[in-house]
Amino acid sequence: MTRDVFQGLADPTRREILTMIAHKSLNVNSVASNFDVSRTAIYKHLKILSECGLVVLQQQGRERYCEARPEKLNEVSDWVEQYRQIWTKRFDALDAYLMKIQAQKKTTAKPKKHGRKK
Amino acid sequence: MTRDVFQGLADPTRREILTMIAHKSLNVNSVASNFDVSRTAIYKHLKILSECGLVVLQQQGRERYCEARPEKLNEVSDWVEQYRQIWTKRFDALDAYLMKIQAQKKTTAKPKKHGRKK
DNA sequence: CATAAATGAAACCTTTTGGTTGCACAAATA
DNA sequence: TATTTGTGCAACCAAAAGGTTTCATTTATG
Repeated sequence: MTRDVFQGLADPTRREILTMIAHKSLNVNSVASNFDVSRTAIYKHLKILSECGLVVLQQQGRERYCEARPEKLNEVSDWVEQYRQIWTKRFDALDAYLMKIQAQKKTTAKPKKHGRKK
Repeated sequence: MTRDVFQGLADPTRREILTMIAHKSLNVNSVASNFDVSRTAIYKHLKILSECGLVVLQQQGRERYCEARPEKLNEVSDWVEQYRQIWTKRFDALDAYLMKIQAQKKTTAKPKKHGRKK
């Protein structure tokens, strides 16, 4: 199953897990021991994180090491960045509009009160 | 009620709404008309978005305009950025370790096969 | 070998999500 | 004034999320 990276980040426990294993890959039990919910609950979070590509689980003997995949976060920062561009363009358009108005004010004869442009 | 901005972004419909109103503020009905779910469903999404500060709803006559608040996205990019720093430092530490090993190799006498240091 | 450790997964439960329909109400309009 | 329009909100519902306990399985280890 594949899953949305935004959804993966939605849960605070999952974000904490990511921070934790960013420092150093840990096996499932080690990750779980840092939280006060059950190992199974943490395992489910890890599964979700791996389903959205933020984590890979590497078998090593009887343990499985959880390794962070921060490249996946690019999808998030890309979205935010693209969003900012839309937002910025919006103001560029407004600026352009205001400039145009300014230009018109200068080149147009000052109309009388109640005057009407052709 | 206040809400987590990551949770606000978790739903794809909500991200679409944000993109939509980034271009131009729209009233609730206009937003809803762009989706094929009910107006009430969109209203709920808008409520969630406003609860996490990504949107403000401005009353104007009988309409309510939905205005994007992209500053709130800083919380997201900040988190991602901070995360990348942790990740990067991790490799810096590894680099430092490898450099140290390299240095030791150079200064230590080449041991015999099966030889033991110290 | 017997046992402990690490994990995956099933079964189950409660709360949250995302959706619906229906109704009330204020603002605009014919 | 009567009616339409835009909206908020309650009640309800199904599915997903997040958690638990329990059990099976594989790998290390005394």
